[in-house]
Amino acid sequence: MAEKKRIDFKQIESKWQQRWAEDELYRTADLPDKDNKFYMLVMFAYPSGDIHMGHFRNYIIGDAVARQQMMMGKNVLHPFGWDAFGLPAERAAIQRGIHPEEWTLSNIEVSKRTLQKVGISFDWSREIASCLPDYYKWTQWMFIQMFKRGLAVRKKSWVNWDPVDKTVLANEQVKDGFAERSGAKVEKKELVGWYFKITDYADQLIDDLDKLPEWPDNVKAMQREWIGRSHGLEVDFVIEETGEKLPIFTTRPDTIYGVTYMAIAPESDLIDRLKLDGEHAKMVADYRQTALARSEIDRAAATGEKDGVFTGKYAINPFTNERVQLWVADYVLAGYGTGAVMAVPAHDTRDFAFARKYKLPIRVVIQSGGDSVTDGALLDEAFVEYGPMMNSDRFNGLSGAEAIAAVSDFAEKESIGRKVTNYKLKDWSISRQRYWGCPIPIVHCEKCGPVAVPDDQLPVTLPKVENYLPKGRSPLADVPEFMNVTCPECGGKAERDPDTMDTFVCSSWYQLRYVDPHNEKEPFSREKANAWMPIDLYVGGITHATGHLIYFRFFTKFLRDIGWIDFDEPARRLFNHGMVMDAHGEVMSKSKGNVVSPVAVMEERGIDVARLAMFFTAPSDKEVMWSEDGITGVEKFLINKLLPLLESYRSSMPDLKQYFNLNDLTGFDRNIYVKLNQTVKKCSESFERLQFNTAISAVMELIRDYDPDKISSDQLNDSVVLKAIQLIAPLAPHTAEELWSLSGMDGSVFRSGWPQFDPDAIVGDMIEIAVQVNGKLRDSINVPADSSQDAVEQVAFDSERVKGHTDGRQVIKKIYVPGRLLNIVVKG
RNA sequence: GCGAAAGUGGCGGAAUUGGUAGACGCGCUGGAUUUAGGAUCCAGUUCCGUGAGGAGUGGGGGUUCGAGUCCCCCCUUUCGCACCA
Repeated sequence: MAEKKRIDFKQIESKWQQRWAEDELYRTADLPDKDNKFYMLVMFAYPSGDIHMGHFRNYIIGDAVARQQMMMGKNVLHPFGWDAFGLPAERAAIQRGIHPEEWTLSNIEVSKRTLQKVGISFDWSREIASCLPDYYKWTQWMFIQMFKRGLAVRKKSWVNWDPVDKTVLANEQVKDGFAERSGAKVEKKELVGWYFKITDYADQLIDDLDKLPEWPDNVKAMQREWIGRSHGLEVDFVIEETGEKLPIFTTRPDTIYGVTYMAIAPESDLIDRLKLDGEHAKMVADYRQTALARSEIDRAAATGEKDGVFTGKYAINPFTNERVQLWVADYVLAGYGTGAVMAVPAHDTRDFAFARKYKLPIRVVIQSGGDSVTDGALLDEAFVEYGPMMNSDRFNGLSGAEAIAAVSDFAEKESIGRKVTNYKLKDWSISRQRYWGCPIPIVHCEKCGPVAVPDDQLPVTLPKVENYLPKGRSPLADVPEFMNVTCPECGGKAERDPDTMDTFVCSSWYQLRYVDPHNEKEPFSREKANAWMPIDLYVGGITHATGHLIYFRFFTKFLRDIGWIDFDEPARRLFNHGMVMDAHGEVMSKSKGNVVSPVAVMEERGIDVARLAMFFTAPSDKEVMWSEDGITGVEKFLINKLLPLLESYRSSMPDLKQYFNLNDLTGFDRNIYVKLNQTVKKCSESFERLQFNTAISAVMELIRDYDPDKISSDQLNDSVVLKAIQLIAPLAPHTAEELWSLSGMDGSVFRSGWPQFDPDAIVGDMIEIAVQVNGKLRDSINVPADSSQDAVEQVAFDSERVKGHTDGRQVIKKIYVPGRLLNIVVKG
């Protein structure tokens, strides 16, 4: 009975994992040689207790790169840790009565054990967890640095309120008006909380994107869009009755003569100062109430009807001294610009719709070209493009950028306006009214106001509490022992800030803690940070494009400004891996019941098979549809091709750093040597692009062509075998290490060096040249690699198939691409 | 609506800078071996055509000796932002 080859994967896996741990293969030097370091980082992970396919893919990509860099002789930093604060722990506490800390730490244990079984080359001696006091002490320190420089501010503001989790959310945590985590419809609420003034860095955050050539364009585009910088003019309109200034922001100063009404956001406190009376007062009050009750999503619905109400008051356009009606309208956003707009119905689609609905005047001030409509009443839609100004006094005829500049300059000269830049980006709201987070290290004193907790009293540790049920205020507020303190400044009675920080604060600086994870005196050593940073390759999902990836750039710039680091971008290269879907292209989720566990696959087929299958299915940045079919090919390759390689090994102990002399090789030896070098070249390029699928296919081809019976040189035979093992090692580390060890080579394959190709041996003796006639392929000829163009042409013109297309016709031109093709251009 | 990316065999996907489209793998077909095989090996496999040959990278134009690759228009899909004045 023919026996199926059975490989004891588990034995090989555990043997090498143990050996690697004992030999501290992944242990990193404290201070690397700055020119020879590689910081490989995968994104901070929430310890949910299980490892799914997405994690698996993320980590094996990082692992392959880390191992290859290690082979290339780099000092590799490849750490891992846990983004361990957050709501799931609190939910578990509420539902099952387990303390969030206990729940989190036990999840970390489980996740860590699983990851260790996967054989990822993390340096576990640098593991960190953001929920532990030795870490969050420094998160608090970061907060205080911000506070001291006026970048952490407390203010009352309209916030996104999650009515399910009963906490504030950052804009980045709201998707289409719904809370990303809980799924609840987000409400608007006015609340006091802490903000990081990330808007102070808006320009740098946009401009420095140009310093990141190795970041994907889509991420950079998303960040630009998110920050949303726009240049324009702020114009001071005046409220007729009170004389109060009513500044508005516009990017279209060239339409200022077309203003026919003005509109204020319902949230604006300006309304309170209008001294409304009678009927208008009541209507406006009613309107504000209903508008504010509407959720963001209802208000933002692009198709939704715009509505509003007239205040009974008028504003004066400083350019024309004309009085226009002042409205309250919910299409005006309180949080952008000044919360009020000038309305130009003829040249803005929203204003047009609004004016039509409420029968407000429409005045054309921009010519739309040709026989343009100049009567607003006859317009079908707003003309929003640039064109020559008309009905605009001294500015008539100017258009586009020139017009905008002229109007803006005039406004500045007359002191009725100023050029300003506005951003969509808002200050980062970081207060959370929840328990399981990093306490805000601030004490509120009646006399001194908010005071930072002195450094020597950090960390402010989380107290134990009885009840985590969300009630809309932090559970810490109900712990008097925690809350009641004396003011560090005046010694008087004071209270702690009861809120905890957004977990994105914790993950904004973790990459720096890894360089010095056990430092008790500082968040990290500057020397180590400057040596290891920036991250050379940062791998994670695209989901963080406008959240974490902006925050951690912001922190980096801030720390540079206060002198802690000397670089201004945290990651040189960013790579977003594609999602893992099920075989039908559906997102894997527990509710759909289509989750395939990488652990189950590894248990059944072995870790290296699971890894190769994931790598081989698609390039790393593409979405993958995981199916059993994808495993078949690589499993056969590993079992039937890779593992038996040593059967033909001849123990000649070749020096792998030494090239052969191509001229000394003949016949098959020569061919396979060329193939070997082509493979090395192709693999190296594939690794650089993180396209491991093509690296695997290159090694498959090499082994397909490899035929030990035809190789005469023992050293060459063994070089092919050993280099194939080296090339596949970052992708299938356990198998490769096993083979390497069985070959009798010294030490770990991961210390053996990455193969270099012999530049003299990537072209074979005979090359195939494509012969085209008028650009169409007619024949393919084999010629010696060193053939001259004349020699190639001679063979080409001898070809019957070529003759059939050239005979009797005049050759006009011959294009020869050396080593590739000959194109004969004929006429007639 | 705005912005970005992508459309290649039955399928996953190859093809740095324009230079033999379909590497590698799955699947399928035929054969070998075998008591048998869901094992292994060999051969074939873009489509049309018996063939010579022709067509072919979402569709249509263009640049070029030559286009999957560059330019223009259109279609489709995915993602992001969505009243940002």
